[in-house]
Amino acid sequence: MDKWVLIDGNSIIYRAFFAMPPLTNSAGLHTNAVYGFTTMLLKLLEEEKPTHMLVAFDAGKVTFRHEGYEAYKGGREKTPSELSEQFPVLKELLQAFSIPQYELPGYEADDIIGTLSRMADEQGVETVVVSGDKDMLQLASDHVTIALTRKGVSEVERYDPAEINEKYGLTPLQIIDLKGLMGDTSDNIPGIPGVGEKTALKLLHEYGSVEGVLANTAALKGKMKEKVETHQDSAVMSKRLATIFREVPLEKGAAELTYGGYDAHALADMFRKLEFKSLLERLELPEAGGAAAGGPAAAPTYEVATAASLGRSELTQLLASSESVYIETIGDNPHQARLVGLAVASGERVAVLTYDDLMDPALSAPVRGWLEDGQAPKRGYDLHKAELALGWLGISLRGIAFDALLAAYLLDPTESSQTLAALVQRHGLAPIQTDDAVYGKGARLQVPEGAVLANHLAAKADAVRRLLPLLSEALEQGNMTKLNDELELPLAVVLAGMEKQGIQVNPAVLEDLGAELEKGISQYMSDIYTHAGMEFNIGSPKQLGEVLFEKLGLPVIKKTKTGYSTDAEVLEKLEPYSEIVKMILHYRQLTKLQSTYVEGLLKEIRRDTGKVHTYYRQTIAATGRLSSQFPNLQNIPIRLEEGRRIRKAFVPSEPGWSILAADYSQIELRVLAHISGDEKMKEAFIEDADIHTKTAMDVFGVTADNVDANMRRQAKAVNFGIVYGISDFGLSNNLGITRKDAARFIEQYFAVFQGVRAYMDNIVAQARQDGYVTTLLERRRYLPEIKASNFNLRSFAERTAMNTPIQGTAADIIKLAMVKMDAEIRNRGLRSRMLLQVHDELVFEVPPEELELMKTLVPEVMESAIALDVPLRADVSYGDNWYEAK
DNA sequence: TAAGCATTT
DNA sequence: AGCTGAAATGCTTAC
Repeated sequence: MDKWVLIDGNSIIYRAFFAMPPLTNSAGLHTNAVYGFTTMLLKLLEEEKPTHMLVAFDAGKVTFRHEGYEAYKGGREKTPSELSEQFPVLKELLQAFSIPQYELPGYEADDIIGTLSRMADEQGVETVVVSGDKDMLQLASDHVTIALTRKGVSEVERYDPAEINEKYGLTPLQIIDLKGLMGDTSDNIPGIPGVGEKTALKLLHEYGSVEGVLANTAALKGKMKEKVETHQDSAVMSKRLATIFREVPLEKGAAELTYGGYDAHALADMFRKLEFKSLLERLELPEAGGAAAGGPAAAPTYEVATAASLGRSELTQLLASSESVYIETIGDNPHQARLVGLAVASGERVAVLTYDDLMDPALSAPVRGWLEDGQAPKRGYDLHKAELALGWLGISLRGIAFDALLAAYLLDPTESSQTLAALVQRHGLAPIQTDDAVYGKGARLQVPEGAVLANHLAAKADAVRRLLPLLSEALEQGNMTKLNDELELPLAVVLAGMEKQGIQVNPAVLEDLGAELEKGISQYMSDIYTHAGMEFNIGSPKQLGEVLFEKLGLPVIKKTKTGYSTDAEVLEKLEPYSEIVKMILHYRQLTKLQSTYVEGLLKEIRRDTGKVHTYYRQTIAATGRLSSQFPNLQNIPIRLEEGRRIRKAFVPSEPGWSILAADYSQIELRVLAHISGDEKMKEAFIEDADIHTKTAMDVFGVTADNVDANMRRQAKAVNFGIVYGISDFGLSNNLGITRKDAARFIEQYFAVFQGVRAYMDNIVAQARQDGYVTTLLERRRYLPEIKASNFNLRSFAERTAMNTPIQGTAADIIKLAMVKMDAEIRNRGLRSRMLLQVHDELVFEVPPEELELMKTLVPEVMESAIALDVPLRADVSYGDNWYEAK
């Protein structure tokens, strides 16, 4: 059976260019678009196994569409040179792939593809059209599916006529009418001004086509009628422009599209020239061939020795000269993880010890001694987790000197996979097996024994060893060596200490609260059933939606992808319509407390310690914040009194001690004042004024006495919005005012805080130029989508550019404070313990004789963690439990 | 496993 | 015309 794959070359290379971060080879040639294109091709070849292929390109500037409409594709920004220089490279690459390419003067790529897909239709050949352009949907048929690129380039979404109907309620041919009505700014196709996708769809569902709409203008009303009538001609012309021409006089027939696979050597040469190292490894070269400069990474060679096979003195020697260690645990929660074994690499030799070996004193004595020796440096992967797993077995891990996971996180905190196998691939090293492949997952998880396990652990220790110089060099290149060595690495050790310590939880408090909640929940449940006139599962958004919007007929405010939205925002708007709404909100509140905080927390209390031991993850949040799991102690309720009572269960672990909490006051706005240098905002903090009141005074132009609660509330919302990368839409939503008023409000704000405006403009420009933003301590976040043509993607990246330096610098600062506070406690020989971090707050347990000291020491350390142009302020409080420390 | 909802800073 | 405030985790339901 034949299978054709037709690729819209121009569309895909554009998509690839904007989707990929900037990339050049050492000759300075930009390669990102070609790279993206290549990954897409490889994936397509593998998935589709085409018998025929073609990449079509636009030829020249003028096409038949310009006849009669010269402005077609006018007003486009010139193709950036970084992209245009990649066109010839792409064509060369396609040759190396042996994929036919074609262009024809006077026609665009989509006309060529349209013509071929018509031929495919006539011959009944299964065909896939690959493009980033929605217009192509008009070509879909029983035989032809359209694969549109999504996010990035290598991911595509496939459409056949049924799926187009499902998504738009249109036939493929009606896609042309859709564009005729709504136009397309990128091609300068006007459509009917004021008619967007929503309106166009409505009209088409009603009248079927552009002609149908025009024949029925009489049935339209008001503004819409006016618009349609005045722009009739435009709609007709737009439809003509949007129609793909399917009768191009091609000089190529199907026979010339035959695809017989590529010559791996030719392709490898091309990849070497472009320096696509990871792709080079994916190529299966028939024989290794010239391992010339830049050739594929050779399989590493190392010797694997077991503890038993090595003599004690040999093992001791290997440890002394060790370059890397890999400590394997299985399980997500490191406090309960199973230690599988470890491997230590020195040069080409790797020693492996399984769990059983480690538990055998005769075999493991040298290794235990080495692990606990603070003078013996450990360079490994996720040593924070290893330290915890070992800790629960009574083995301490000291001398942590480098962590590949932490380094990888700093190099790109948004990377979705930071597994060792992924890192190895990312850095162009010979691949190692994934954990899933070796251990299986879920129900099929099974740790192998003997040589299979030993080889896997050895491969990982060797992989870490090979990664180390690459990661160190990359950190150096990114100015992050200091951040790594002096902040993140020491912090990992501090965190492990806090986690091992844990925080005491009084189960009786939770159980009492749980019993009380139970009563409330059953009461609300029966009231809700009565009101609804039926019993149903209130916890099911689907069933709840049916009851509220179908049975009770409440107005639908918002829809989700799958049905009616019933979130709190929606329910609050529905309150006036039925008493049931308030009950549901209460019910939700109580069940949340019950399941997540009462039952959830009780389950996490360890029998042996009576404590919960959270796990702070240092490599998750894109901004540099920590995250907390098992349980998450960074979202314990505080806003509402009912929930806040959960905090009464968090108590000191020793009688007579206190819980002491200190939190930074307005740290993010202080950071903003510093990095923007805004004089007005700096002044407010230097005077230690109430920032929201001060903002209200300046924005509304009134004196302090005349700032009422509402003005302050609005100012507060704007301050929050500023930190998050404000938009008038977001603010209007938040304050319940019109978008216009919100926009005016923001305008006034920026008129006062001109330095803030300048910062926001500059940081976005900088992100666009560099491709990334940084925090005060040089933490980095890449924002490739800042150049996206998709408005939503781009806007999101812009807000991220504004927010990340602020949120990330605040994260840097509290991390600094934690490392310093830990040192203070140790150096002063204090018994007080640091237990928790909640983004801008640190929580300690403190013996009575240290209370007075800690009340001043903690805020002092926090406030002096770093010197900014504005003072930092930390407020401290304490009590018999976390609730009282307010 | 994903979606929807709720919780925090 | 777009339809959007930043960063997280956990529970329940539905597929």
